[in-house]
This record gives sequence, C-alpha cells and structure tokens, in this order.
Amino acid sequence: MAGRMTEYELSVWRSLLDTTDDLRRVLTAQLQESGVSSGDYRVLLALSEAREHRLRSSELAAGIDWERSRLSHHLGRMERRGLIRRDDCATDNRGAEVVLTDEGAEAFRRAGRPHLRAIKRVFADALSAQQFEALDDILTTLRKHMEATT
Amino acid sequence: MAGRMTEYELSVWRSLLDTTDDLRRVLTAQLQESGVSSGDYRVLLALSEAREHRLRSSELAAGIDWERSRLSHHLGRMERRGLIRRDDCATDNRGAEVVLTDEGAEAFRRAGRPHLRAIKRVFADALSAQQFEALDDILTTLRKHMEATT
DNA sequence: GTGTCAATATTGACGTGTCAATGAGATGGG
DNA sequence: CCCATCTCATTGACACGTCAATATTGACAC
Repeated sequence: MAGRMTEYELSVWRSLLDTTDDLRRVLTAQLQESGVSSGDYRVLLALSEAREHRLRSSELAAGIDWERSRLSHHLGRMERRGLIRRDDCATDNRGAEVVLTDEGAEAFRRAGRPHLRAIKRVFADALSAQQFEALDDILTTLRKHMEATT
Repeated sequence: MAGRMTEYELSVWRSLLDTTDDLRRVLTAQLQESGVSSGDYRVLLALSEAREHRLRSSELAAGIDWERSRLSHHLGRMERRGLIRRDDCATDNRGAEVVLTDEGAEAFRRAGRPHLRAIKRVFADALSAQQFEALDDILTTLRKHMEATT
C-alpha cells in the first residue's frame, strides 16, 4: 500500500465526515424535541432491552461501547433528571447497578417512535436496496480492516 | 414512503454511526500526537488555503460549515495557544479577520503528513475502487435527499 | 491474614458543541 | 438625520467527551 491517496479518495473521505455529521445533527435535533439527547437515547435503549431494566455499569459501558468515565458522567446527568437510578450491586461491593426509572422508561417510549420515523425519513427512505447492500458491505469492510490493523 | 423501517435498514444505520464514530476516534487520537485536534486541523487547513492565510471569521465559518459561535469559541482556544491571531477588519468595523500565525502554519505542516497517512491507512487502503464509487454515490444520494426534504 | 495487583466506578480538569442573549456597527426607509 | 432592523462576532451557561488521577474492593499467591 505504498504511495499516497488520490484526490478522489480524500474527497470521498471528507464527504463521509460531512454527511454523517449532518445526519447526526438532524437526528439529535429531532430527539431534542422529545427531551432526550442521542446519548440519553442510547442508554435508555440499552436499559430497556436489559433484564429487569437493570445493568451493571460496566456491562452497560461495554454494550454501547463507551468509556467508563464517559458513562459515569452521563449517568450523573441522567440521574439528576430522574431518568435512571444507581443501586449498589449485591454481588460485588465495588459495582453499581444502573436501573431504568419509570420516568426513564416513559421518556424512552415518548422518544422512540418519532426518532425511528426520523431515521427512516433522512436515511432509509433515501437509499435503494442495492445502496443498502453496498453500504453494509463497505462498513463491514472498514470495520474488519480496522480490527485487522489495530 | 409508508410503513416502517426493516430491521436490516436500522442495523445498517447503527453500523454507519458506530463505524464512522470509530474512524473519527482513531483519527483524532492520531492527530493529537501532533498536538492538534480535528477541529484545529479543519481551521488550519482552511486558513492555509486562504489568500494571505487570512479570512473573515464569517467566511471561515461558512467554509467549514460551523456555527459562528462554535467557531468563536474554538478560535479563542486556538488564539490562546498562538495558532491564529484575530485582526480588526479594515472594511467592516464589526468584523474580525482570522490570520494564521507562523506557529499555526508550522503546526499544520507537522500534522498534515501523518494525518493524511492515517486516513489512507484506516480508510483508503480498506476499500476497492468499486466500493469508493458506491460510497461516493451513496453519500451524494443522502446529501441530495437531505437538501430536498429540509 | 497480608501484600500485591487488577478491576470497578467515580471525580476533576479541561477541551468541545449548542443555544440564547448581547453589544457594536451597518443599512436603508422616512 | 433618525430610527428600526439586520448582520457580525462574541459571551455565558450548560451539556458532552477524554484523560489522568483517585478510592474502594476483589482475587490470589504466599
């Protein structure tokens, strides 16, 4: 893989950054209308899918691929707003269990439908079946390449 | 466009978010080794390409598609580190001209080569010519779709 | 048990991004 | 000229992310 990138390759890279940035912006703005951020949404989704709406803090971090400290800060903010609660862990005195509150579950229900509609509107409705498959393939390739060269 | 998204479409969406996030992470970490953030790099690049290494603040904001206030905050931090300078604008007393300092130009030179190499390594080297064209097409489609439905 | 090392979660400092409000200067109708 | 209004850039408050400590507890050899 000697040599340098072509202008074309670089422009596709910049386009990827810009476009995904815009998509994020639109969707976080949309989520905001339901009173949750995209970080909140990610946490709420994970907890909603968990047994008893409850997860060890480290499991949650691993599940959404966040650094521990990032999660800790975010949970602090969510706890202040009453979306989650932190219980002590029975089996490991170091640990904490993050629990979805009723208020959190309600917020997730309220945000979910419009959010999925927005993803469909700005993303899914734009692409053909062939484009989906091509994109899936590209993303898989990129992911494999990253893992291989790390 | 009635109905809802398929699971597949949603999974491709999540994959897009996750993968581009990882790419960003790797590349900002790499840039950090040269002592600049990706925001810094974007600003330095724009100024490097500008006539006399100098731009009106609003032109710069438009050029890199940032909100004014975001740019203002970022310029404040870059100015503290001596990467840029802010001059009063001769033709409009409200305005400011952002000027690349020698130190800023030097930082950009230092960061540029390794950064481009990193983009090539994690992105360009991973994809085939067909994949590049497919991705280019997909991004263009998404962009057009966003503009059309805004 | 004790000492050592790893893991769990949090915290503080600081850089970053968004939104709303602000002040200073341009601009144009009357 | 005067006033309303727009634009330029900045600011403050706050949410968010990363990194480097920190405190506490678990695990395990001895």
